[in-house]
Amino acid sequence: MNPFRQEALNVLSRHTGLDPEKIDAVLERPPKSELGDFAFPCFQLAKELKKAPPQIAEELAEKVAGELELLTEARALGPYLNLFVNREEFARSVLHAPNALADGFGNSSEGEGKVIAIDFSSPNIAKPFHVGHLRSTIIGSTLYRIFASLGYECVGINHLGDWGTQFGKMVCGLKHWGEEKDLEDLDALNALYVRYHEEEEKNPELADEARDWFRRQEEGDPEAIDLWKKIRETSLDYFKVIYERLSVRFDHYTGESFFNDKMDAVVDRAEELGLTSVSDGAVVIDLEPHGIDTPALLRKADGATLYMTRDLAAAGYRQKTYKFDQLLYVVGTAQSLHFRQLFKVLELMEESWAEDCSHVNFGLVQGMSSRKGNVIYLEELLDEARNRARDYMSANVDKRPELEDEEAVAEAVGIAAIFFSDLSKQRIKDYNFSWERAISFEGDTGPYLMNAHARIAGIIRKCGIEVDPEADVSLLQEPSAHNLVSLVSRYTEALREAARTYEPSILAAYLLDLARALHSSYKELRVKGEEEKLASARLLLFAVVKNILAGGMKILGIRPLEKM
RNA sequence: GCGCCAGUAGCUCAGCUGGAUAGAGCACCGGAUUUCUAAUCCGGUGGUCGGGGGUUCAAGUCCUCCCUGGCGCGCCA
Repeated sequence: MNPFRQEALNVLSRHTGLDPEKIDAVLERPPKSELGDFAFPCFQLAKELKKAPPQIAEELAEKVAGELELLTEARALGPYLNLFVNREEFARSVLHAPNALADGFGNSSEGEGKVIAIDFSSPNIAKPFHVGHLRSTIIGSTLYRIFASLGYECVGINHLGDWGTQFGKMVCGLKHWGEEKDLEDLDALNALYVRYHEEEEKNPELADEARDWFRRQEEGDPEAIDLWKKIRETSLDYFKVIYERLSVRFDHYTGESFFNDKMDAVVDRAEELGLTSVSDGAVVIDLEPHGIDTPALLRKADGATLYMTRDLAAAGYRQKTYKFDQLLYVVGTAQSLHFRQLFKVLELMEESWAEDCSHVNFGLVQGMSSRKGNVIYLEELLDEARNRARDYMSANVDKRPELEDEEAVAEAVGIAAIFFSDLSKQRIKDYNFSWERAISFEGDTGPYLMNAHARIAGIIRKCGIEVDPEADVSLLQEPSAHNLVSLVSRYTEALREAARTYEPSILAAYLLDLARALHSSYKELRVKGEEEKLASARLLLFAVVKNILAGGMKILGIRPLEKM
């Protein structure tokens, strides 16, 4: 805890008789920075003391006044006692931190020794990556970076949907209407898949044929396996191009197929524990006694395994292999039931770590039709974003610096807009996709953050002096400067809260606040042409803000550019 | 029908474990650039926090009922 807050707790504890822990729980931040740095609500004391809260606040203010060191003032404001930090000391403690200008300032090591495994993105092989697949990728990769910044060892897992009856359908389609070279063409494969479904409507017997292909695949039939391998390869090559463009990386591509030989053991174990029963020929686990109406299916009547079986095998494998402290499944909320079942079954199978698994769910993205009326493919969205960014840049060309690589900037701005529009909302909310919202450059957007960063870069480049890490920051007297310092000091808290709740939007909102504070103070806190010591103090403040912005933006998947 | 989730300004969203006059962005209106990026800033219009009841000194936040919307509900993933 920072020493300023600590002093507030101590002083208040002394005069109220309450434990510092108790005060810590109620001590809040005033809604506006003019109202001070800490606020102590006096309502609860009112009962015990039988006095009105404002009177208690008044009395506390008087008692506390003589005992402040790092705090400079205690002021009663209605029922609150508000405390103000000594701004000079505060600025020094924040801006003169040894690593204030270093990479990773504000990161922490609190997660050291702990492993967080994150299952995210996990697209289905042989299907194009459309905008609906994007959320898991964006949220999952961001959580990965959030936890990593807090010192956790992260394991990013792409649990590819590379096994299942959809392959039977695909192969069935290929056999009827496709040819050899289609195996290397994802568009062709997708068309075959679509065609299969159309034909199946007319001719339901195709479903049996498809099921049979998948069964052969599960039995290791050489032809079925060979076809599957080629399809998988083609899809994976395509996914990797996309991940590259999004700067998303995985530690493991252990898809569903990886667990083929590990599933019998899971079913056997469930049977040994007496959890299973046979219902209409299928092996199921009844979960009704545990408050879940729908049973978990481990084996179909034809003996084939299911999603649940593979997820059970995968969870066990992950625990054994990565020894995770937490396992996060970044998967849409539509699959909530599946994960409730999964976690309950793990518990019934006496896996002590079942409680370490969480479904990090997110809302549905709706209305993702392109202008042509089809689903929007991710490339289409990324290209459109880049094009709009480029148009924006050329329309405002006189206001911007010369860029070495216009295309790269346009691409970065486009991706920032897309990532941020997703990350700035709470995960749980559904939303209707709209081009305008997904690709917007003004206001609360990714490019707004980038702009704040680039503006500071401009100051550093042009102000004529060098950043001095030891600048006399006691000269930073303006409220707007103090506000910035205060925000900087809260970065780690934002990271921590985002991690605790698996909610990247908390970091996004924080960065927006910081960027807004920067933009608002920009005119007031001039550097260039000011008296040297003052200029130097402001420059250091901006440099540290830039450092925090850059770190936070990278976590959100946004490139902090020096010029844009 | 049952279950889970959501409902805050015209639109998109914030609102920490209940606490100060419910805040941003977009849109709209009016201003700001000889000076470090106007992808910006400053000001204005705009709110029965879905509805009723309850708990509390205090409810957008907790409980309950209802309304609306989304998703899910055994051999798909």
